[in-house]
Amino acid sequence: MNELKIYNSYSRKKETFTPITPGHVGMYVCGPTVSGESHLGHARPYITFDVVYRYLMHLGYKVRYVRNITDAGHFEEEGREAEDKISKKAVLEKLEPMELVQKYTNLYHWAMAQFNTLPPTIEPTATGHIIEQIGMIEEIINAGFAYVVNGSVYFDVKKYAASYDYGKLSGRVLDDLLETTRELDGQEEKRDRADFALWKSAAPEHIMRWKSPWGVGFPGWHIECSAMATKYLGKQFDIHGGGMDLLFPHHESEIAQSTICNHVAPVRYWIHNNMITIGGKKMGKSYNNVIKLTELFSGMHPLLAKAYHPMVIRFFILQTHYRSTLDFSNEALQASEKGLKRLWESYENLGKLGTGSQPAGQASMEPKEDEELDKKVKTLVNEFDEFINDDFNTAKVLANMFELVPVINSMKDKSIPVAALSKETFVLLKQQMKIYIEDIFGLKNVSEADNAKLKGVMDLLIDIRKEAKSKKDFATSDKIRNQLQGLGISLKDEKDGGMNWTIE
RNA sequence: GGUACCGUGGCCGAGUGGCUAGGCUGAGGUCUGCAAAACCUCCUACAGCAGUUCGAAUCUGCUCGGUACCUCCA
Repeated sequence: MNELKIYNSYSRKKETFTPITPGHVGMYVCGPTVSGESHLGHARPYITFDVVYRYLMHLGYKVRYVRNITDAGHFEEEGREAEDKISKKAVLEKLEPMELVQKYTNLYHWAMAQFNTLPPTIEPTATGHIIEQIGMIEEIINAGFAYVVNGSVYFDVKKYAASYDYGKLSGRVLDDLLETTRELDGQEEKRDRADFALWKSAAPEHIMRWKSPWGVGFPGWHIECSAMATKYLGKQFDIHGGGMDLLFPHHESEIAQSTICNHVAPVRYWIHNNMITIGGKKMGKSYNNVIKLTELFSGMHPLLAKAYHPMVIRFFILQTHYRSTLDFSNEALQASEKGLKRLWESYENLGKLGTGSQPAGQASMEPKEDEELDKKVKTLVNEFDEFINDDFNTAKVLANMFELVPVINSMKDKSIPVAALSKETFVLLKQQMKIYIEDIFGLKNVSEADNAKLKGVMDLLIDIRKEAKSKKDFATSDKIRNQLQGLGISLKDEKDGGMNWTIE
């Protein structure tokens, strides 16, 4: 049996996955900051970890998947007058912070549903866990690894590094961090520049504020994940995921905080997805090159040649290994669009094929099995498991599927008899294609053709066209096809005289 | 400046000592009343230089180019 291997950012190696509690998996993924609209870059981790989640469930694990909503906001720049991102924008838009947060949370949930990602089992909010965060900070202070200055609390990195390996996850050297030449306001509050905030005292104009033992303020950025992961997954859990850009300082700090509170390293397997780039540059707010998801789905953006269906985006992301950068371009997306269409149509063709047995009257035809083809198909299908077990290599699984497409389409066209495959292989093919395409990859049909009335009308038009064709009345048959094409419906003749249609 | 990573055919992207991804595009063909689709065939690449090896896109060194993180970031 193949076992699942995961590239662990912490050890920088592929490791065999073994859960802490047999049969169960605890997984935490850093969720969005809902102070603005999600963009294409955000789609990557959520789709990547959706596949991880789906695959773990497919393997039979009971998975607790925790993905937070960061709604407490963070200061724009550490040390500067607490300029909470959310409160700042709330003033501009004349909205209640809670209203703003709700708006973007709803939009995010909507986009996730478009992508057909499964909801996490727990989706905790930072504002809903202020008490847990304060509790954790108190523990860190009591343990002697944090200090209070003017109502703010900072984590003492140098002290931590004396006994623990700070920087291991991100490959950082503490001495380098201490020497960073960057000047930051309010830096003088910290003992060392590598220290990070656990709690920040809030300036009077700051809207989001909570009482704490150190005065009115708000939590530091890293503590929410530590607090919520500990609460719902325990002191040590299996998988923590997020974008590579969170490696430092976010995840590094998370490890430090949790280790002090829980006396154990929090995470067994750290998984980090790479970035989506555009023209080779990371897509991100700071680069001003983001394409929002609503823009992507509607095509309303100067960089977009057209609108792209959420499933096309999902497929596009799955065609690359999650640890490689993925470069956005209209060309690349359109290539994915066509590829997905081809794969999906072939998959539907497969669904319509009967089992390998021959029709009764043709027994004399002696259906002969093509051993070579049978073996090829069996190998290609069996490799699905092998490839996904190799650090979730969805790109290779898809490549194999595309090698199966001509075989399936030929069976449909009857240029290869279905009986060329052994019944066993045919059943395996059908079953695994379904499991991988729908259950694990979470792909769905792009066209919205599931409408009984439309289907009835189409059947009628097809009937008329067939009649016209049989009378060689091509003017009528072409008229039907051309006018449908004008409406975005393509009608295709099939070899056996049947007709097939798809909505563009 | 520090630390990583990357450079694959027209484009996107797997792979990582010998076999050869895959998608899109392009060319030719089969099929078809015509289309479209489908099917078949072709286009054989790994930044450059040097080295290790029987053999390197894959290992080592250097050069060039690019990116990310070090600050909010998925």
